[in-house]
Amino acid sequence: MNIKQFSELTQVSAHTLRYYEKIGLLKQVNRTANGHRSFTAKDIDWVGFIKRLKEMGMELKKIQQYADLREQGDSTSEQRKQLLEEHVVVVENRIEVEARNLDKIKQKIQYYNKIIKN
Amino acid sequence: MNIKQFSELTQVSAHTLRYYEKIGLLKQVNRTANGHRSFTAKDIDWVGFIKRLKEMGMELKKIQQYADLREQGDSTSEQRKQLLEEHVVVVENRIEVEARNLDKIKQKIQYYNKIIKN
DNA sequence: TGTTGACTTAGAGTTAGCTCTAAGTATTAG
DNA sequence: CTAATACTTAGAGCTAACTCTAAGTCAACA
Repeated sequence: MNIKQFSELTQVSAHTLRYYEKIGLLKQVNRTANGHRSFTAKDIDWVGFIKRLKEMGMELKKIQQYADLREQGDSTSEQRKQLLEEHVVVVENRIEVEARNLDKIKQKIQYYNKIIKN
Repeated sequence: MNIKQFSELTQVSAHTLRYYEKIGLLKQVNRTANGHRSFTAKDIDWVGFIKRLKEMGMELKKIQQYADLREQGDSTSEQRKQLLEEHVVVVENRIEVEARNLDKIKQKIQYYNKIIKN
């Protein structure tokens, strides 16, 4: 499958796919005789996986670490789990901050309700 | 008060203060005879206000809109309130996304717990 | 007098994650 | 045969919100 088809299938632009390869997120992508990238079913899974981690708000650098661990095989399961557990803390902290922000804005809105009434 | 003192007081770097002035967040900053900025007590309140909005996760562009409205006086209270209410929606959506992310990661951790045990 | 230090400006650099451009090659359709 | 299209690469550009640099002015101190 060429980059255009793969791009449509994964909903990731060809530009971004090349970028992911450049920064080492996509490794050992097959090439045809003329040097064009040739993607496989495995690559679909892999990009799907990257997308899921991204959706979780994980940075590409962290995803790369994860990718490296995964490449090393089953022996790194524990490390990958730890990486995810670190990310839980990140997301939990973010939620806390957002909740506080929400409170603050609502207080400010209350203030406006008061001064607008009077 | 010169920029250094003001910077220390507000905990905003001199660089950033100049930047805020450039993008129109800080308006009509007084100058001394030699062209140096001279900040007042009002400016302290104003920067405090900007910081609070920033802490709420509001973008500088939105804060600028808010600033413009505030400059126009009390007649814009309703519009400012609306601006904040829009931001409530933004923050609520963010919290929802983060909560879903948290769920997803925890599921993935559960998966690792299973495969590591066996 | 000279040097230290604070200030000024315009504009470049940084980070993340793309997004796009330019210049070139190769394949395919009419 | 030629025009359109898809691909390749290196590298520039984008956005947000700074952050820093260079080059210069000016006042105070030893």
